[in-house]
Amino acid sequence: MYHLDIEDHTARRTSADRVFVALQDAIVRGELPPGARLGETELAERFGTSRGPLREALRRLEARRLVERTPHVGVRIASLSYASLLEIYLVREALEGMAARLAALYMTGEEVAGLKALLANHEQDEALQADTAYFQQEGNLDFHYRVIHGSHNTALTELLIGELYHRIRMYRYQISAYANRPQKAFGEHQRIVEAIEARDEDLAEMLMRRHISSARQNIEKHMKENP
Amino acid sequence: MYHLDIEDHTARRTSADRVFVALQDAIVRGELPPGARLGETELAERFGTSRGPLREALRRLEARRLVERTPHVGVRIASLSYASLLEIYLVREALEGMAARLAALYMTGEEVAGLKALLANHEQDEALQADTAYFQQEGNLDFHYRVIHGSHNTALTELLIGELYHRIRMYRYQISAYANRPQKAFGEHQRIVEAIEARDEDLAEMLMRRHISSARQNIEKHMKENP
DNA sequence: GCGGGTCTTATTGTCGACAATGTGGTTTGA
DNA sequence: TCAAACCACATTGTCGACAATAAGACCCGC
Repeated sequence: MYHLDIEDHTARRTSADRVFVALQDAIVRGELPPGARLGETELAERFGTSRGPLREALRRLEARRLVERTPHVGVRIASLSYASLLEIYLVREALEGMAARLAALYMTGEEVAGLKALLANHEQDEALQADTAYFQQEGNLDFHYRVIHGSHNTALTELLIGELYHRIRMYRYQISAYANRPQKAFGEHQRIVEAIEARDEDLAEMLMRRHISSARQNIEKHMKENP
Repeated sequence: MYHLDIEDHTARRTSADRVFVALQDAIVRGELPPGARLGETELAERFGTSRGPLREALRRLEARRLVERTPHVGVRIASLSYASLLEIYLVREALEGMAARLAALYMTGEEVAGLKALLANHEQDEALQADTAYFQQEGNLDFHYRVIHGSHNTALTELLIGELYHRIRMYRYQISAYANRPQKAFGEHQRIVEAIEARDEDLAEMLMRRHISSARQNIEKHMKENP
């Protein structure tokens, strides 16, 4: 699995940093469900630290909008509404379209090879496994992360991975944007890679925008069926 | 002046929140120059609080990438390299182009009227004042903020205003992206508003992208002249 | 029985002190 | 004279206790 975060895991981490990473992971993995209240004392005990570092970690999660805080009351896991999710997908369409364009322009041959290898791997898995939901979802993330990194634009990468994707991942089990169309999404991935390999930046951007737009429409359909 | 921040100033603010806003303002206004070291004890005394709330504020600033922290050493005001600034402008081009498109689609008549009034105001000021640098820059921000809000997309607004603009504003006095072309930029603003008023979303996006692209190229030119 | 008000209590906000770590200067040896 | 090791200092990281605030329970009056 490609590295799923941009945090620096090598440096001597402080207690607040450990708690931040652990809490973010717990939230994104769904272990702590949206709307759940987070007591400071309870969390401090759970992570084996005091309330000081814990509060610093909560402030950072608040800045990433993974938790919502009301003064003198406490923090809750942020709950993403359908409307907010669709907004994020619109932004994703613009940003990842740009990322695909830049990837077609600046990705190294090595990176392209890795991307192709990833898709080949997915093809194998898909042929083997009937229940592809989870792996497909993780593999889907891996694909997108590689394209984003391939843009070689740090600001863009930090915005997409550091801001938007954490929020989206919170809901991957609920929404499962690709659940209804795994093989379709896989085909789209292949065409995007072909465009990147051909250094066709216009096509790469267009295909990526369509790809994400399809996922968004899938969510909208899902939204109409389930209130 | 249109509100320049998305923070909630009405709620009963806690000490850490006050420090966060004050520090962010001091950084963005250039009072604390990039690269300057921030001693916790000194800052705590300056803002009349203890180190606890101050550290929470620093964590939030760290998440916004306004300060850089190295464990057991301290925090410094983030220094934006020219390369990073150009990256941000590329992202701005994509995001604000999208914002202009959405503004053309969803801005209310009232908002459009406010935007036109703002431009009329700028025209007056520009005719009166020879030294338009500061006001033009502030007015320029006001214009862009209005268009962004006009998109009625919260995720997009928070990304642009909450993440990118603070970093850009840190450097407005140094780079003065519009210094060499105030009247040109003003004309571009007018055409963008015209496109929005005509509900021509394609044109609005294109003009906004060109507008920001021009600013970026101006910075690049400035970069080549000044090492 | 129900609405309003009060009080208790649990939780958050804040503070000062102590421990741990990095930095810079000093000293000592080659 | 220079380099490396050592040491003292300042600064950050962490902790526990106290104060302030809001939520909920309880009581009283209607």
